[in-house]
Amino acid sequence: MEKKQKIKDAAIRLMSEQGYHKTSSNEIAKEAGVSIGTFYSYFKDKKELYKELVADIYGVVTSPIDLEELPADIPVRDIVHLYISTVFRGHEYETAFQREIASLSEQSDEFREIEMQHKTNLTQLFSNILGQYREELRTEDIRTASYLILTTVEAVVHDITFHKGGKNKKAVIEELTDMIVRYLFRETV
Amino acid sequence: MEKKQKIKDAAIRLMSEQGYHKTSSNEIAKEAGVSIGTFYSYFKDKKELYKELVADIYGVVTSPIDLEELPADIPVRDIVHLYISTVFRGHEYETAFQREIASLSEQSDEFREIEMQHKTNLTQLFSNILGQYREELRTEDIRTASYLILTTVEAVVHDITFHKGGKNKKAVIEELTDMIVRYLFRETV
Amino acid sequence: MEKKQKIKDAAIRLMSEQGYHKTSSNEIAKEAGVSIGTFYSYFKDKKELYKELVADIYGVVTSPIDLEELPADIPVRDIVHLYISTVFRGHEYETAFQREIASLSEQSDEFREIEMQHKTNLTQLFSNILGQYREELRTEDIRTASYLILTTVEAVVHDITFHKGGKNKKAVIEELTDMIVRYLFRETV
Amino acid sequence: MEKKQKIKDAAIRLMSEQGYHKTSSNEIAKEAGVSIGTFYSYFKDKKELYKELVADIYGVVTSPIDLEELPADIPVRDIVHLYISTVFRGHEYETAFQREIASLSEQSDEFREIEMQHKTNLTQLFSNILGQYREELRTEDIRTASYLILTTVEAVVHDITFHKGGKNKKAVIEELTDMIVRYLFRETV
DNA sequence: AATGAATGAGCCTTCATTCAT
DNA sequence: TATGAATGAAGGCTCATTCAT
Repeated sequence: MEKKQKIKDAAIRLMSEQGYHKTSSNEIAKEAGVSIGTFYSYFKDKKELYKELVADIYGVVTSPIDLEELPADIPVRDIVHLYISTVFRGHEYETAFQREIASLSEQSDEFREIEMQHKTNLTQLFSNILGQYREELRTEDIRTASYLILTTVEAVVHDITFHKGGKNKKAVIEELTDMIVRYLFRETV
Repeated sequence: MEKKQKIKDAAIRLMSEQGYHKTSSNEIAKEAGVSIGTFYSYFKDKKELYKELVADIYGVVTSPIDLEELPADIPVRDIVHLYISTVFRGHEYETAFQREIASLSEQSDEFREIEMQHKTNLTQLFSNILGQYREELRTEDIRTASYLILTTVEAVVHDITFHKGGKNKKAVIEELTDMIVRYLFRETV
Repeated sequence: MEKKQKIKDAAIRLMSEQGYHKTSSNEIAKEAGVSIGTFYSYFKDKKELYKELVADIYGVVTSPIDLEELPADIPVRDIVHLYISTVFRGHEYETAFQREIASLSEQSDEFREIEMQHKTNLTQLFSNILGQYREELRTEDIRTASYLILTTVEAVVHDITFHKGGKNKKAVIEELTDMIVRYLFRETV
Repeated sequence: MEKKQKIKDAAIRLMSEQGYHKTSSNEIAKEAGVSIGTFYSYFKDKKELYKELVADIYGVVTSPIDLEELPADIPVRDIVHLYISTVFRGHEYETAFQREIASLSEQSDEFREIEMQHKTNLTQLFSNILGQYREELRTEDIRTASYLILTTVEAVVHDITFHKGGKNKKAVIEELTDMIVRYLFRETV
């Protein structure tokens, strides 16, 4: 249904600008050029619409690295670098809306759920990548390491993307890469 | 004025439980045992009250480490460990309300401001600490390193505190300490 | 058209459960397995459907006693008893829906009309029965007597059927029969 | 609070005319010359308002006969007559609204409750009256007799008051009195 | 004859805020 | 200073009804 998509588009637009709480169902419907009745025929309520939106975003943003496509002999530092860049790219899609997601997920477990699932998926994915380098890793607890790096990268990228406070983005990425590589591997260049 | 404090207490209590948006001014006044008129004589509006609340919290939570009180020959790993613990302790104070802060600060720059200032302060503070160890540091960009570590620690502590998802808290802290120490210093014990 | 009947059946089912006001046209159509468009092609609106439903019910429920079939020498008390039982039986058909009718007929004269007609018919019928016993009756105003008895029996049966409040049904029927018989006839057995 | 009373008055006026379902909270507030906010500060919702209205009405209408005030040697027929007249008078107060009560009480047990209580009270009251004449009564089951008469009188009065269908009110009352007196007492004049 | 997506008036309710006392 | 009754804009949501297909 294209109407449904129109509603979703309008919702992302408005919520990105004003936030979830300040965007009313009626406003979304109007922005979408659709009646409020139509709105409620496609979505049980505003919450449900929001959840779909989040799920959609994560559908697009997930799987930061496709392992299969990596050259076999790629240096580890490049992988880490690549990973960070991918997270950055993910944050560039619907930036403002993703910021709203971050905010709301803090506010109710109901909203949190989808994000949690997403993060679990990503942790798993990254664990797999690290598993490839098991020999060279300093730590044996790959899951914890994955979680740590994921949280770290997400936080830094999030902060730089949303709260840009005069930091040198390039410099931060380099340092972040250093930190992760040194943490993970014995011999660092 | 003690009435003002009563209102603040009530607000923290209610917002911690229900969140900012679901807590109404009238409810706060009632919980505080004060008339709604009194509420508005002390605070321009709900937003203003909230801002004061946040400022109060950060007043209490700031200054994670008092450098002066550290023994001169303390190992670097212990300092990092200490720092992380302090951040944890900070999160234990009005936990639920701080979570609300984290959420709202994402939502409007107006709310964000106070937090930004707070973070800048902390970065400065941590830079000073690192300055003491300049010789032994791998990086020369102390400000970026400070920022990086700050962001990382905050994020991990926040996530563990609020989104406990079956992670091993102890293990995470150890790994986190490792990561930071290895990142900062050449020869690690 | 069988579709029309399906709609009627669904309507009775739903209105019996939820009442007229809480049952929406869309819901009826869905329950009937028919589109809302079809619904409106058979019935001008919900009201019209309801009226047909009531008319149907009264068509089934009317004519409590078929005079022709009574034995000539049946005792009057038996006739009264028979009448009461018949009214009871009438109430057992689509019980919940009839309760709804009783309720709605109170609410608008438009709804009331059909029921009024029904009652007039019944009064006439009962007058005829009483006419057979004119000699033995205490009253000469047969119409008023008929109306009185009809109203009384309906009310008692209705109350017992719908508002059962710990009353002894059997006892009430016996007393009711007594009351009517004594009222009507001089010498009672 | 006079505002509360204004709201109640407006509600009775409007619900009498249009019925409960077709009368909206906003309309009541407007009719009462009061803001919708005020409406909701006095009543949790429309239902609650309605319940208060019913309770008020029954408060006024209850206790059809004050036993104490009857002359000791009053003939039984006069008592019955008096009772019927009192019920009539009760029905004359807020007639249309009482009709609405009758309708709604049929529709949900929640609404029914208050009316049930009312009826139980009345039955008890009438039992007491009958108890005074125990010697002369034909029946020993005074409660059932009370219930029967109450239901009968209510139904007839209700029907005559609300559904006046060209009946001779005076004649009906006389016949009704006859019926009850003959039912209750052995020797009737 | 049948469909069902679409409509939008209108209902119920909340809550930040004011102001006369 | 303090009170709290009063306000009314605004939001979420339902449902009878229409109409293009």
